[in-house]
Amino acid sequence: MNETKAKLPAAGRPRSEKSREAVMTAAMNLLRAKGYRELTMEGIAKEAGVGKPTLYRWWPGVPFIVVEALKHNAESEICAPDTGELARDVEQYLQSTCRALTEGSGDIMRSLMAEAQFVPAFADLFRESFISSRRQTLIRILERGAQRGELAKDADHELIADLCYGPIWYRLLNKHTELDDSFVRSLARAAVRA
Amino acid sequence: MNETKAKLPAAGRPRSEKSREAVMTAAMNLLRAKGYRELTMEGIAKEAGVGKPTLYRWWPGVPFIVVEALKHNAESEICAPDTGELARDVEQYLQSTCRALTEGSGDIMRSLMAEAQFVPAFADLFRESFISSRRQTLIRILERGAQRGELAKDADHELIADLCYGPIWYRLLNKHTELDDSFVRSLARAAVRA
Amino acid sequence: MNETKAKLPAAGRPRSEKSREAVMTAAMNLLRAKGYRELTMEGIAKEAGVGKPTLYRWWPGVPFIVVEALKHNAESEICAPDTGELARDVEQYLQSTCRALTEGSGDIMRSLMAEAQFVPAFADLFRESFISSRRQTLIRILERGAQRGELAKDADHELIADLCYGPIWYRLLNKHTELDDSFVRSLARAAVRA
Amino acid sequence: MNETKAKLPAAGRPRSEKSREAVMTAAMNLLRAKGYRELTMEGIAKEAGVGKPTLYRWWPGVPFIVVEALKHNAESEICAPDTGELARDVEQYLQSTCRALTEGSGDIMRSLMAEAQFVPAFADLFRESFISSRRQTLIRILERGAQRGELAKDADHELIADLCYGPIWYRLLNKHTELDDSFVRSLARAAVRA
DNA sequence: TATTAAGCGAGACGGTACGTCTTGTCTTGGA
DNA sequence: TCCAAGACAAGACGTACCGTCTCGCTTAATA
Repeated sequence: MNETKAKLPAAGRPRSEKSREAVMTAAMNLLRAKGYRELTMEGIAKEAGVGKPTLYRWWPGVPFIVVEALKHNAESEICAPDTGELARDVEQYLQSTCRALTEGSGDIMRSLMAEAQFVPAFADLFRESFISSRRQTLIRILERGAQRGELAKDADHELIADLCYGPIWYRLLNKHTELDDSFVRSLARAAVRA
Repeated sequence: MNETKAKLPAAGRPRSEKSREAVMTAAMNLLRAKGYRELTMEGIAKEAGVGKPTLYRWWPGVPFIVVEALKHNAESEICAPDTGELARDVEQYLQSTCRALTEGSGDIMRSLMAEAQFVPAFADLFRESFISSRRQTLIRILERGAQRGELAKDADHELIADLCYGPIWYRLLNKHTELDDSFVRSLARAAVRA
Repeated sequence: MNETKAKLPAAGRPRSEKSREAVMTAAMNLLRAKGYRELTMEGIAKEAGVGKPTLYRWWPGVPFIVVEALKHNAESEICAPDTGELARDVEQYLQSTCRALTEGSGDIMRSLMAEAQFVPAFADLFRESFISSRRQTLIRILERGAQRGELAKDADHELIADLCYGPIWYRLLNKHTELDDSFVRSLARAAVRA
Repeated sequence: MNETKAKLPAAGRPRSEKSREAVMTAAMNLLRAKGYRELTMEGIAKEAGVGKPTLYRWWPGVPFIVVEALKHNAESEICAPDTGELARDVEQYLQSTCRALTEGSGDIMRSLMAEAQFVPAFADLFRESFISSRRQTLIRILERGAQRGELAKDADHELIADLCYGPIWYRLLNKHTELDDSFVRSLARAAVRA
């Protein structure tokens, strides 16, 4: 009655964890050294000391590897604050999101968002991995605020989430203005007021 | 005192207008037939019956050709409404922007925005051609409203523009929700209130 | 004093006869269906429902399997005629050899001869399996004729064998002329006269 | 009415003679250094400092390059002797042929003959380049002898050519005996007598 | 009867070469 | 001087096999 056994006959040599790790490491190293645009399946394979077919066996392309590598490297999730005051919660959460983007992985995120426009299969993964989860967290913050009566009863939480993340991504992608603290503060205030 | 003439002694054969037109046409045809991702310098050259060096002489790459082709094909600019009421002006303007994106060139715009993330030189052209001009128009609408006293004196017009365009692009790129009329209405209201 | 027993303690599972048969069958099927060039260890393993290591355990490569499969499938050897007249014996024997090549396994033989040029270890097996044995048979025919006085005492049987088989293989490999009956007749006559 | 002009508009950049030479040289170097089996399109491209597409544009595969390289390198043709005596002419010609095979390009020839069995398109080139031309020369020798009455009037020159070259190739490919002088002498005598 | 060592299928692994594709530069001759 | 045509070096693409390896499961002779 072992379901795992039934589902996975585990025939054949098991996947090499060493190779997987080597690929993750190689991808991150190359990403830092050369940037996303220079990443190639061939380059990752060579850097990782891994055969190309092994790469293609487990990942359909470069961005899929990058997403997994990012998850693999992410020590901790950005956690949702809970100060008891909606505006402050939102501002703090957006603030930490923006800091992560400006100080760290902003360029990679821009590249992945761009790639998602070209590879529909990757668009799903990207949305699931980086967009939806953060929206969910923000929406949970909003719901907490709504329960406390800090938000109109008919407020559209989805819309508010778009009002928060939209301008951030818009600035990140267009680089017409910086993602500084005062911007985030205004943004959070405007979004909550809506 | 023709400066152009002074700089270019106009020696030799002048640029072939026929070739330029052929490239524009070929680019638009291929764009419609195969989509942005399939566009290549090679393909455009062949379709246009033009040599590759001619392409590279006049454009640095595919997206530059596409931008010029789009401008070349655009019959009319989206003009700023002036109803005398700020909220209505903003809503109408965003509405027509969104319609253009959903009904027509949305996919191309997504692709160009993506390309801009990879090619910095193109990012400038893209921002100049499609982002800044529309922001300017929107900001002019806002200024008219401010003069009429419909907006707080210390309102940050740049921020409001981001609040308008951010969520639109965010939805366009992520495709998590549609860009329908009711969304635009709520968006316009929220932005003006901010 | 069983040497085999001494060397191999015969511990463990004995070789699976079923697998061996499956490989032989698979090899012959693929050979007929796709031709020698398309034969791969991978393909044979899959067709036979056998693991690749099993293949490599018992055979060093594709041509070795093919030779064994051919032997396995060969119903009967071409037997040496004994009419009492040398010229007739030689002609009959060469005739049946050529028929076997033109009607049946000619293409496979060409392929194996070619493979033998690339894989020295296989060259030995090929010579032993298909070249030497037939030469021996022919030489035995010649010796019988010599004993009857139909051949000069100092005739070089090895040379005569080369004179017989050389042109046959030469035509088989180059395909510049057919291996028809009249050719074989002239060939046999010329060889015996030498 | 320039036919050449009509057929070849000579549009575009002409073929680079430098690249062609580099490929020929690289192929010969690798052939000498590693042997035919190790020759790859990739290796030749790298050694020659030439792009792979350039190779594929001009040659369908490795053996085609090798044939051209061999022709390119061949200083002088083996010329037909004309001593006035058929048997001596034949023996001398076969002798020089065998010397060329044993001392020089024997292994390459074996490999090319083998390759010809696998690649039909190459079989034609190989036959045309190395088999037919030498047969023609031999047959011309035979015809001269026939005119002098040294050969029966009904002698089949094609058959005699096969009797000469067949055993040589047979020994070359099977390596069961050496291609020494005495063998060639006996061979020439037997062939002429036939 | 229990042990145990080899054979087995499956299939992942590091490699290598394949033949194709696109890029951006170059080199022609004709306009 | 510009144009079309197209060859060029470079190098990534995704695939096919190679021969080796690591699994967990038979299987039959031996202890």
